[in-house]
Amino acid sequence: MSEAPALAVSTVIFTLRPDSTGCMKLALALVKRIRKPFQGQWALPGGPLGVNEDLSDAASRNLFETTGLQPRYLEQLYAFGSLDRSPGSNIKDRVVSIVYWALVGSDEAAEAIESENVSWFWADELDKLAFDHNLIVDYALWRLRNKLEYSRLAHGFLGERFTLAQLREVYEAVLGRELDPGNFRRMVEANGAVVATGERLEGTRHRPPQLYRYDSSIDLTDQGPLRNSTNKQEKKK
Amino acid sequence: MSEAPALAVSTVIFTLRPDSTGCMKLALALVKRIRKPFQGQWALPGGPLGVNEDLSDAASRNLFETTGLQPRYLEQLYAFGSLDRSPGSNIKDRVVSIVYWALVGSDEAAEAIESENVSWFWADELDKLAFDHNLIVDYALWRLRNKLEYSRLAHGFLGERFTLAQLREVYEAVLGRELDPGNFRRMVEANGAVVATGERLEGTRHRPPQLYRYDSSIDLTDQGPLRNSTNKQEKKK
DNA sequence: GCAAAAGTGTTTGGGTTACACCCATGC
DNA sequence: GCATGGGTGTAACCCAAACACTTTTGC
Repeated sequence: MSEAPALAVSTVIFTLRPDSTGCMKLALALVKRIRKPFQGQWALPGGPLGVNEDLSDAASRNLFETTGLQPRYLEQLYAFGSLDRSPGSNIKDRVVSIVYWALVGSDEAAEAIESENVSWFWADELDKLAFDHNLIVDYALWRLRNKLEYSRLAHGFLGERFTLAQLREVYEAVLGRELDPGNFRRMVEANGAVVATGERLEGTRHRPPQLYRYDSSIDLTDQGPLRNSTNKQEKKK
Repeated sequence: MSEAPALAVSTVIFTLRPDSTGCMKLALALVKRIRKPFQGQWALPGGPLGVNEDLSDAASRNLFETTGLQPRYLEQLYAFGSLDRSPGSNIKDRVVSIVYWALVGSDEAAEAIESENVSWFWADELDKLAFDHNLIVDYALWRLRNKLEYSRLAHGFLGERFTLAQLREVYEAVLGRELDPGNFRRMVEANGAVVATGERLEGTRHRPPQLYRYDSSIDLTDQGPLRNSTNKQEKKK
């Protein structure tokens, strides 16, 4: 009997970080490979699936092991399993990767583990990564940008309370273009997922903006019939 | 070292079939289980992944082994791997299933294999299936309905040439509601994926409708950066 | 007062929905 | 002619983009 391909779980970890000018930009966490195929190159964090472990738990776990953080949002991206994922490797070393993508709060990301072998990279200026990981990141980016427009994903980057300007900044960073503040406000108010707290953010050098929070009774995104069954996306700490 | 969970590939195979009144309805192919867990119950066709086989090839293969047909459209749905997929089974028998969904032409489906152990079922009146397969089918249905609206998926059910009424019938069967013929025509013409052949379908007992075909230069659906890389969805026979 | 961002109002145009109506064919 | 679906026209409506304008704070 021929041996089955090995199974691994990897995670694309997104966050927002301020660049040198203080402007928020989309970043993702990568680890440097210390072993043979693609040694020394950067790759997505990942590893084997535990025998007693759900797929999403494995993704969560390797997110934690890499950054020391918990995901604010976690969703399965795709299973990659083509034969040429690791050119030059023996067919016996074939790996099928089930990839998740995750959002991490930009406040928390600032305190994340960083080292010689774990680092954040700007999403729009990646070099060549190990394996087919460039393709995977491209796909994750595409999904993130698509979903942002018809869901409440932006919450994954923000704290409990935020101003509409901060929320807009998230949208602008992810979509890569500027948005009209007035229309953005109406768009957000119309969808109803955000509610005013009545509080204001003081200390700016202009009119103090109102603080909002998300309506927690609404899911971050519509996963259809999948919600609480196979993937538990809301993990209580 | 603990043993890794096994990997399987399954496929949700959709087609359209006329019901007793001649009206097209959405159907899917199931197989009867002949082995121990859930023996005698209906389940999605599937099986282990070959060592030298791409994921989509495995899905294609088990579609062919089940029905004798080739898919008109094939897309990865989701990887299901939660621990409680097979209640009562030993943890050592744990299986992670990478599920694909496929469309099969309704003309071809009429000639598909049917037997004691392989049969078509109406998508909207399924009994309890084996494992978590009801959830999987629900999710596949949700994806199909969602994608139909912003892509050219309906082509997967039709032959090379078709009338707009036939195309509309596909939409109505999948979406489960009636559509205005006039607006449907404009919607289809506006998106530009369909072109008139100039031919007409004669023999109806009313004004002969024009035959259309799809513009083959446009993909059936937008898969983002994934198109021709990990999943080869267009298989040459 | 001035700068800067918060927040509101208004116009416009594109696209969808509903529905009326004419057209071409078989019987 | 008449029934039937093919195919066209059109008015109403909704929604999103563009942009002008008012408000409220710090300095």
